[in-house]
Amino acid sequence: MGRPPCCDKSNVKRGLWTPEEDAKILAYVSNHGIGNWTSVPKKAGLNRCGKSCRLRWTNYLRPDLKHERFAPEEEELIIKLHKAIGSRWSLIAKKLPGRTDNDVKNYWNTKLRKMLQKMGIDPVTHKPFSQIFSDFGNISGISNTGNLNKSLNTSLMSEPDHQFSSAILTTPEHSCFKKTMEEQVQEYNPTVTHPTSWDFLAQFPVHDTKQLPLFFNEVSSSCPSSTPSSSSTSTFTQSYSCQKSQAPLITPTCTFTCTEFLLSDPVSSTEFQHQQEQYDFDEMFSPTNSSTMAMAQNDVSSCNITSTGSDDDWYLNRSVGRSTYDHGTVNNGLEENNNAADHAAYYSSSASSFVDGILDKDRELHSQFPPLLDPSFDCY
DNA sequence: AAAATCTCCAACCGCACCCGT
DNA sequence: CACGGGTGCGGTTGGAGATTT
Repeated sequence: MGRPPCCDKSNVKRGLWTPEEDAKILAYVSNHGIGNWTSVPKKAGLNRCGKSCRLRWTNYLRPDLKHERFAPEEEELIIKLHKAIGSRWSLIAKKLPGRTDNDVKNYWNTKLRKMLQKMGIDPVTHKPFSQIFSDFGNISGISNTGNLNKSLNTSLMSEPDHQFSSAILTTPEHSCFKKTMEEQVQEYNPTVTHPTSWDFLAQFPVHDTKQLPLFFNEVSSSCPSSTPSSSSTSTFTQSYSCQKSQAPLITPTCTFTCTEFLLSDPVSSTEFQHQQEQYDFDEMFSPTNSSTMAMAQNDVSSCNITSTGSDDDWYLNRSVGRSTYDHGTVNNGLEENNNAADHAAYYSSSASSFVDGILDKDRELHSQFPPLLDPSFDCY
């Protein structure tokens, strides 16, 4: 089933490239240029998959690539762009001359994401953890937060990494970095004490089990390498999935992340206030982007959460189709509600605020990233 | 000094899109 | 329109080197 492999994996060399192999690629490209990578290994005398050759060239051998450390300005730009468009590494890389999407992705995963977490910023939503805690408390009815595990203090309450660009720290929009996470949480929700890690959330009583999987989906996406946590004490077992094939008749047409849906109040009229963080740039700035329905996506929404819990163990599994993460739909939050009429009324009532939100975000991004709005900006 | 652990990043994987046939 | 090959993309892995115990 599915697509056959591009080459016989058992007969091609894999792993690190040798200088000799690099030289062959360079020689081939200098003589023939780029094109039809499938035939490159044979023509260049390499026992490699064509795809591997292309990757080696685009990520490492291209003469226009930088190989030095990221500059503070680059760090700042990555963070800003990630905040605006999410993990569209190729798009972000296009704004960083000499950097590849792989470079940017690796730098984000190994450095910037951790920096933000240490500073109390959720790297997915770019919101202070405190705000998320507060919002989560609001929607789940969390009141008993006194049992937060102090042992978790180390993960997020540690000293800020002072290698982090001072330019970023002094950017007004990141001024929240100057506060510890504890301060932030106290500010947003005085009832919360010693918030330290996402893990601690698993200790909370679950008042609305329909919302829990969505929350953990986003947590999982914040921490891609989520592994069983021995410090958690969750006591739930729940499986959640939402796929296009299972979607209700009402096709959701707004695009925002699961977190943003979750963090909003699903029954109020303000649910779209936080949803515009991760729109597609191309859609965001398309001529039709002001139309609510222009946000409609055909992408498969396929989130799969599996939480198995004992007193000392939980794990999360997230399986998301390529575009799904960026186009998370409200299906995610309403999967178990099969009342199509409710859905229709729900979306109808929120349409105006949704449009307003889009327009507001549009203006915000216009002022924040004018260069990206230039016609020459190549989204795809 | 050795072992264990961590960090970083090159490379791989699989899926989706594009485009020619 | 359907199909298939080539390419782009984002998520994940493996292992070398660095750091800590």
